[in-house]
Order: sequence, then C-alpha cells, then structure tokens
Amino acid sequence: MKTRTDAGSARQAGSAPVTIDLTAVIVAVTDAQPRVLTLGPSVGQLLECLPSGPLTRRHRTLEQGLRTWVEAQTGQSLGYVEQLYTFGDLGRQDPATGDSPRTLSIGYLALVREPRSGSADAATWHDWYRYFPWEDWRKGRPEVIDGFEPILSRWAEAGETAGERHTRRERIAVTFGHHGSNWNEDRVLDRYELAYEIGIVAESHRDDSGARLAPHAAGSGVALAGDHRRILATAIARLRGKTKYRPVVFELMPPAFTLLQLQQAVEALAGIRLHKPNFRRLVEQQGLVEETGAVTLGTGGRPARLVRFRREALLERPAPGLRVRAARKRQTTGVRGKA
Amino acid sequence: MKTRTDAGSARQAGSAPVTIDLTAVIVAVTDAQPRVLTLGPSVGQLLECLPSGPLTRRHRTLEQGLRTWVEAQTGQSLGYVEQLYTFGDLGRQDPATGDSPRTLSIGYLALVREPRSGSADAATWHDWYRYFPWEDWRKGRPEVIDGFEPILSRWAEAGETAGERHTRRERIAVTFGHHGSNWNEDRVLDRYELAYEIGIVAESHRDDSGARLAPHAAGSGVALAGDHRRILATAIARLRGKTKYRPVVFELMPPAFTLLQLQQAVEALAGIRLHKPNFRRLVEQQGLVEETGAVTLGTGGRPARLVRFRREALLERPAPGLRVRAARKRQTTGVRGKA
DNA sequence: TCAAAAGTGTTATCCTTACACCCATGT
DNA sequence: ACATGGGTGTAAGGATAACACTTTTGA
Repeated sequence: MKTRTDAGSARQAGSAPVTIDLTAVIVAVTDAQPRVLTLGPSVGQLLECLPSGPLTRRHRTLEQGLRTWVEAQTGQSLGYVEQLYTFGDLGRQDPATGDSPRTLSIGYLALVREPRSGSADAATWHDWYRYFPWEDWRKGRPEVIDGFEPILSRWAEAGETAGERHTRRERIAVTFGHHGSNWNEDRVLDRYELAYEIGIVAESHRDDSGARLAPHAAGSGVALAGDHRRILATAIARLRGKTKYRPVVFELMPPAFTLLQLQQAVEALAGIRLHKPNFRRLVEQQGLVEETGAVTLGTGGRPARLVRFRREALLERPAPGLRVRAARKRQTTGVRGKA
Repeated sequence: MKTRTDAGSARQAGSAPVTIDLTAVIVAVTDAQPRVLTLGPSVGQLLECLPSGPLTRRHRTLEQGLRTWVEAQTGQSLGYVEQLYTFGDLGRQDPATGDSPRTLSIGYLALVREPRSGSADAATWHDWYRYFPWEDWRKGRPEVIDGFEPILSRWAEAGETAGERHTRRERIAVTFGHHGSNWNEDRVLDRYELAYEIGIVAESHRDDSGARLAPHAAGSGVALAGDHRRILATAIARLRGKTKYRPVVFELMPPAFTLLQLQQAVEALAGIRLHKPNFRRLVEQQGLVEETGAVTLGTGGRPARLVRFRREALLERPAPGLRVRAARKRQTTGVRGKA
C-alpha cells in the first residue's frame, strides 16, 4: 500500500514503531446473566484484563491472530467474531509503559455458547455488570446512579460559559436520561466516556495526573487494565444495538431453547425487562424461531416448547432482529438469577 | 498497555514492525449526487486512491493524524469524522510493496458540506457510483447487474457439495436479492466482498495470482489502489445504515435547505427513490427540522420553505433518523441531476 | 391447592404506505 | 395554459403495547 506515496505532499515524516494489540471481549449468557471472560489479577498485575496479545508476522489475518491468542490464554475457541474499534490515542496509555513503542489495540467482540469454566490458565467468567453497575436496570433503576447525579450536575454547572453549561446538561440528558426516564440502553459507551471525562471512574485518575472534578465515585464498578473497560463498553454497546436488527442473540443460545430463555438472554444483554407476551409474539411474528417438537421438563411450571433459530429469517426480512423496549411494569418473569 | 503481559502464556513471540495508514473516505452531496474525494492517478501511480498517510509520533490521536493528512493532501478540512474499520490481512496487500513492513489501514468516514473544488493538489471529487455502478437504483435497476447474474449463478453451481451450493445461493439471495426484489441498500460491503471473491471486480485479479472463476466483469466499476475500494464500500454501507437511526445527513446539508434537497441527499446516499409526501411527513413527524422562516425563489416551481436541522430531536427520540424504504413507483421528483 | 411458568385473545393506538388531490410560481 | 415543484388529506393495513385471561406442570 505504498504505491500511492507520491500522491501525498509531505509523506516521509517517519512513521513511528507501533505495536498492535488484539483484544477480545468474549461474551456468553448463562443463568440469565451476561458474562465476560477476563484474566487475572495476578502478581505484578493489579487489575484484571481482557484476553489480548500482540499481532505477529505469523498471523495472516487480524482475526486469526485474535483467535490464536484467545485460545492460548483461555482455552476458549471462538465462534462468532466481529471487529469493534481501534484505540490508539496517546495519553491514555498505561503510564507504566511510557509512550515509546506506541501501542494500538484493536478490540473484538466474540460470542460463545457455553462458558466452559476455566480449563486453562487464570481465565474467569464475570457478570459484565460488575464493570458497569449502572447499566443493569432489570431490577429497576440502579441505586449507583443516585451517587452519580450530584457529580454530573456539579460538572454541568462548572462550565465556563452559559453555552458550555447548556451543552453539558444536554449531553447528560442524552446519555443518562432525565432522572430515570429516557434511559437508552444502547448508549453504554457514551456513558462510560462521560464518566471517564468527569472522573467518576477509577481509570480517569490513573491515566492523567491532573485533578479531576470528582474523586472516583462509589459504585463506579471494577476497573480493568489499560483501555479495556472502554473496549468492554464498546462491545456492550455494539451488542445491544445489533440485537435490534440482526439475530446475534442466537449465537449465545444453545441449539434448542425456550422462549423464556431467549427473553432472559435479551434482557441480560440489554439490561432491561421485557413484556413477556409481547416478546413472544415479536419473536414468532419475525419468524426468528421454529419448533423442534421437543419440550422441557421441570422448569418449575408448565413444560415449554423447545425452539431453534430459523435461518430462513435472514432471507425474508431486511433487518431481522429484536427491536425491544423496556416494559413499563414488571411484566416479565418472577424470580431471576438461577434459571 | 504492557502491564498485563505476564498474564498471557506465550507472549514474547516477537511483534512484527507495523506501519499504520490512516485512510479517509470524504463524502459530500452536491447537485443530488454523492461525491467522494480521491487523489490521482498520477505518474507512477496507476490507480486513484483515497487520501491517506501514515500515523506518526506527532499525532496524538488517530483522528488528529487523519485530519492532518487530509488537510495536507487535499486542502479540505473535516467536520464530522468517524472510524470505520481496521484492515490488515496479509495477502491483500498491494503486491508492489511486498509484505515486509506490514501495513494496517484504519479507515475513516468524514462528512463535509461543500466540495470546495480542488484548491490544493490533485484531489478531485467523483460520484461514488463510479466505483459501484450496481449500487445506484434511483433510475431503476442498474443494467450492470444483468451482467453479474450469470457469473453469480455459475459460481453458485460450481460449489463442490450440495450443501455448499445451497449456501452460495443463499448468500447471493441475501446480498443481491432475487432478481430485483429484496434489494437491501445497506449491504454494500457484502456485495463488494462477494464480487471480490468471485472475481467480478478488478482487484481480485490484481491481488492474487490464482485463477478466478470470472474474468473481471464488464461494468464492475473503477478500481482503487490497495484496499481503498473496500474501505469505500465500508463507508457507504455505514452511512446508509446510520442514516436510519442517527441524523447524519444533516452533516452534508447547508445550514438551511428545502425538504426536497434533503430528500435528494438521502436518495443519493441510499441509491433509491423515495415517496415524496411520505418522506416529508417522516421528517416533520420525527421533529428533525424546524422552519427558518425563509423561502427559496425560482426553483422552477412554487417557492419552498427553508428549514434547518433541529438539534432538540436528539433529546426527544432514542434513535432519530430517516428509516426509509424504496418507493414502489417513481413518486419522487421529476428530472434529476442538476438541481 | 397454590405457585410458577407457558401460552392465548383482544383492544387501542400509532406508524407506514399508498392513493388522490390542491397550491403557487415561472415561461 | 402548463410544467414544475411544494404541499395536504385520508384511508387501509400492519405493528405495538397494554390489558386480562386460560393452561399445564411440580411441590
């Protein structure tokens, strides 16, 4: 790709040595909880991190490099994989490293069916709301947000000009909604970035020495090494968004499942509760599933039909997905957690 | 980001030297046509290419590096910028380069308001359908697709097993639709990748020495250097998709515009025709525009109200955009081209 | 018998699509 | 007068969201 070099004006500015880190957000849903695979912490490594490794000559494609590293580090082999974003800003680098060999991380989202519990190494599955407690609205508005609200307002009112204060208030309204209403579950990354900027989140303080407004709020979740929590936020946002127009949830489901299991998986990802009868109709009317003929036994109630994903849906609809919105009342299922 | 190095198992495999290329797809809409800014061709550079340059130490952020390069090469300063994808597979490198210092390109989408015609350098604006003639359905089904169809079927029927043939037929149906129906304007990248794989497109033959099924079909559009046509396809796909749930079109419009101009911009991007009365209602009902009070004169008919983008729409709707679908009949406007 | 989950019916409302039609200006 | 684009009315059909209600199991 050097052939066009001459076309530019001042090209020979000396490209710095760069290392590429391939980083994976590996997601599964078990027992109606969204889980993500992390490594550590260990000696000499204070924080947990996502599986990741440098791109080498032996990797023909970026994705192949990612799969190789993940398998080596976690024993997990990946099915569905999708590139998320490339992070490479200076100044957000881990201070320990220094800036000398610049590192870019290319983040990936991977979906797997079963968290085969840590066969290899120190890989462990964690509920992803451990890192984003404010993102789980399934049991109602999370209390941690109460702690954020004064910090957010203080930041808004600390704007220099009237215009800036207005912009800040608007930004808060868009990302976090107005106290409880207008919550948009897709804006995971926007919320993390705002929290990072304001200093709600531990990483803000680690990354820069300058004083931030807020002193790392209580309930701001578990931090990860480097940019990894940002990458995780990107993954959750992408997955929540994509669910709505592409049948990605099924990558997380076993070959046969009940409609309730499917609903709980969607709820787990989106962090909201859904209306059961309407959810079922949505799924069936979109033609996303078909009968297997089998039924489950002993789920604590009437046996449920087992269904499977119906691939033909891809041909029939331009955007086959689950365009869901939170139920006003708790119209879903009774007890959650252990399914 | 080296702090977690120890957490992995066999990390020290020697990361190869890598060059990062920042590549921009710069889009504008003028005279109801979608345009993209390219460089060349020139001496020693047979093909056109997108503005791009290597990431250097001086670039604090990737985006800032991109802006700097684009401004140097084209004189164009960028407004809205969004990262698209990072391309880095070996084997798709330009053969001239060889593989030694591996190059990744990070593709960006930029939207600008006015193609201030090539003040600097050799930058020129081109209709983007020059590179993707099959993507413009505004005047009905493009004839070039007739030429593709036999090639696609031949490829499908050349599958080894019955299963593979079925998979291939399905893939064709999803990406290109069944002869004219089921066209999904968002699947620009899928179509390019299929065309590349089959050999419809010139790049397939340039990149690999192996014989392909088809000998670079007629009407397969103008090729670009390196991965650039793929990056352009990614940009168009992203833009077509994003229009539906985010008000990005307005980044391409002047401060005040008529509803017809807006419709023509959307049609230009999506490559389909829309139903005029319904489009207007959609826009107004979504609250995306507000009156300026002014009207246009002499547009060949009754003077039109000039409207502007209404920022408050962002606060009111979770996904403010123009969820459009092709009109069955030509219900739009009369003559196109010169607006 | 009751709790728990599965599953059906029905309605009001909104959004989408298509059709038909009128309005205001320039040539 | 008529062409061109601007703009409104409205009705059919489909998708949603909320409501209430029945069915089938296990403890």
